[in-house]
Amino acid sequence: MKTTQAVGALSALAQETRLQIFRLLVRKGSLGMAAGDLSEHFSIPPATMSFHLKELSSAGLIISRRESRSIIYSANYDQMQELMGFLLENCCADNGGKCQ
Amino acid sequence: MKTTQAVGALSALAQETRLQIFRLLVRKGSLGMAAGDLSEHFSIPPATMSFHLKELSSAGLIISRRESRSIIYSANYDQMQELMGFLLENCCADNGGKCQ
DNA sequence: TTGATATTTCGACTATATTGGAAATATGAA
DNA sequence: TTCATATTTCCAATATAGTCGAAATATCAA
Repeated sequence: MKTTQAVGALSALAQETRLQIFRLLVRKGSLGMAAGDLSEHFSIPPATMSFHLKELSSAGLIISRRESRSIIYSANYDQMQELMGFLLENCCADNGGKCQ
Repeated sequence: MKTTQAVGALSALAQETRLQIFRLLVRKGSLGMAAGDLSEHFSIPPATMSFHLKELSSAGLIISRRESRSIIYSANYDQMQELMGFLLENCCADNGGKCQ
């Protein structure tokens, strides 16, 4: 993972509504949730929800699949794991590996 | 950890310069690094660096200590761990714990 | 087809974040 | 003291992000 990609993922999560959407999708697992249901669940207009889903999606944090007329979004755990690994990379390397 | 606090931490990291500062401090461990050295290392004016350090600091991601005329910043691993735990909380709970 | 439903794109407005020079504050050394 | 060094605060300019109504697009059912 490169810095630019990590900044993208962190920016996507650094917003109240989007963080809540993401955490709900993390709960839902592979079941995911339709854009409209998310819109209703958070009482957010479809246009606004669409904007947020696009942000999370471009950051690679969620993926989407079509099911009839609905679009189902679900969390992308791989991207999440990569992000976390990136944040703690080389932890304490310049202090002989000692974190305390 | 509450959503507001998590958004604060994520916002602090969601910026190219600050992410690089944080990752460097993660490497440095408890040794940390002086504000002025960080400023020089990234070729960023002291005022700008101070702004970024304050952001990371208010988010609880870094801590500071004074050593003579310098202020030494270092990563706060506890806050980082908490943030990560928060992001993956209740993972797949609504899908019987199955992530696939 | 036509109409109903689900979602996205467009565009204009408002709000928030970033930058850095100049001045202020804090520490230590002569 | 007085001066040099280290950092922060102030402030104004610039840049980026978030909101959502209206219109456009996609799917399905009759």
